[in-house]
Amino acid sequence: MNSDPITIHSWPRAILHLDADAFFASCEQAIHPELKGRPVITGKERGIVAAASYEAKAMGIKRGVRLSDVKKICPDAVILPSDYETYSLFSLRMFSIIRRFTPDVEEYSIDEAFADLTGLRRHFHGSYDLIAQQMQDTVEKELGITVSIGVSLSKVLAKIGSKHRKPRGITMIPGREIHRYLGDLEIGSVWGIGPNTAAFLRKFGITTALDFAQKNEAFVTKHLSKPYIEIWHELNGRSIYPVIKESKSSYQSISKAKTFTPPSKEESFVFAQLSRNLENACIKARRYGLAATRLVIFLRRQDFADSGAELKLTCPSAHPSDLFGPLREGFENIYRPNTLYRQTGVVLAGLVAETKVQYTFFDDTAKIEKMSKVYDAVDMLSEKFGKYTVQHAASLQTNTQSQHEGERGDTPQRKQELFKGENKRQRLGLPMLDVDV
DNA sequence: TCTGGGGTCCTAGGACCC
DNA sequence: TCTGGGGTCCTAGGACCC
Repeated sequence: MNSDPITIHSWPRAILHLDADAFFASCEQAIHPELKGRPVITGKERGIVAAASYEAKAMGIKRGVRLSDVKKICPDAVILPSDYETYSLFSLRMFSIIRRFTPDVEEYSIDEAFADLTGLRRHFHGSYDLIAQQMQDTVEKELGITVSIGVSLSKVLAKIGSKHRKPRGITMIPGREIHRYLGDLEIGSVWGIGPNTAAFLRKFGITTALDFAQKNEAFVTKHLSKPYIEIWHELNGRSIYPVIKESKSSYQSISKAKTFTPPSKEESFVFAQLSRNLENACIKARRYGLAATRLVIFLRRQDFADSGAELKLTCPSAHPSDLFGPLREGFENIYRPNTLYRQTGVVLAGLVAETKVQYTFFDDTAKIEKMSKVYDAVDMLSEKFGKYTVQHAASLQTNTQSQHEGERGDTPQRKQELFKGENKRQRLGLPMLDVDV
C-alpha cells in the first residue's frame, strides 16, 4: 500500500520556528511578577516537574524530576499546579503576534509555531534575521515571556536552530553553514528520529546529524522508510514539510486517560475512573460534532504493563449512555482481580461527523434525539458551572479520591486584567453551542 | 528519565473481490 | 473445483511528537 510520494518544495524557503522558553513557568512569572527571578516549577498535580523556569534549571532541575527531590535540591522553589487554561491564552496571543508578520503560520503545539517567511524581506525592508528579532521583541514586550527562534531552509533545520541557543536565542542557519550545526548534533536529537531509529542508524556508524545528512540517497532509500527519507532531505536543506496554516478542526481519534495515585485494585473504583474518561472523551467529541464507531479501552497496571480491548459500535455515537454497555463488556474482559492499576483510558476512534450518522430501521430515532438534547444540556452546564456538575452514577465514585489532586485557587483578577474583554469561550477559541433545552 | 496526557503518520498483512 | 494475478479496504502495531 503506497502512500503519497515525497515532493520537494520549490527552491529555497525561509522557514521560521519559534519555541517559547520554559513556557509554563514563564507564563506563571508573567502573571505573578513577584515570581520573576525565582525558581518556579509547574507539575504539582502529578508530583513530577512539568516545566522549570531557567532559575530552577540553573540549579539542576529538569523535566520529570520528582517534586520530593526538588525540595531537597532547591528548598526555595515555588511549586505550582499546571494551569493549562491560562497557558492556552498566552499561546493564542503568541500566535496572533506571529500572524502580524505573515498569515503563513502553523500552530504546532501550545508553545511552538512555524512560519514561512519566504519572500518577506522586501516587505519588511530587512533581513530574515531582523524579522525574527522584531517577532521576539514583540512577544516579550506584550506577553512578558521570552522565545527562541531558528530560521533556515526547512522545518527540521529551523527546529535545530531554535534549540541551538536558548533562552532568548536567534539562530540563522543558511545553506552554507548547515554542516556546522549538524556536526555537533547527536542523531537522536533530530526532530523525528527517536531512540529506535537512532540505535538502528548507529549500527551503520552514524552518530551525528551530519553523518546522516552526508549518506547518499541509495543508502537512505535502501535502509529507511518514508519518514526518515524525508528527514534526510530536510537536513540537507530541501524542504519537504509544508507549513500548515489550517488550524485543527477535526480529529482521527479522541482519547482521555488519567493516572491515579495511589494505585487501586478495587474493581468499582477502577471502573468509575474509566467511566469518567468516557464522559470526558464524549464531551470533547460532541464539541467537535463527531461520533465514534470504535471504542478502545485500556488499563495500565502498576508495573506499567497495559491491557486493552477494542469494541466496534453498531451505531456511531458520542453519548455515554450508548457506550456504557460496550465499556462494561470490554472492562470485564480485561480487568483482573487483585491487580494494582495506576491508570485507565479510553479512545474514541473511527470518528465520523455527526451529520453523517445513519440510523438503521431498528434504531429508535426519537429516543436518540431526546438523548442528544440531554447531553447538549449537560455540556452547557459543564461549561457554565465547571466540569462535573452532572455526572453518571458510575463516575461518582471517583470524587472522593480526586480531592487530593492539586487544587488551585488562582488569581482571577490578574487573568482578567490580561485578557479583559474576552470571555473564556472566545479566548479558548471554542465554538458557540446553540442549545435549546 | 523509571513513567503526564494528548495526538499523528506509516507499514505490513489479511480479507475480499474480480 | 482449482489456479493465478492484481486491486482495494481495513486494521494492528510501531515509532514518534509535544
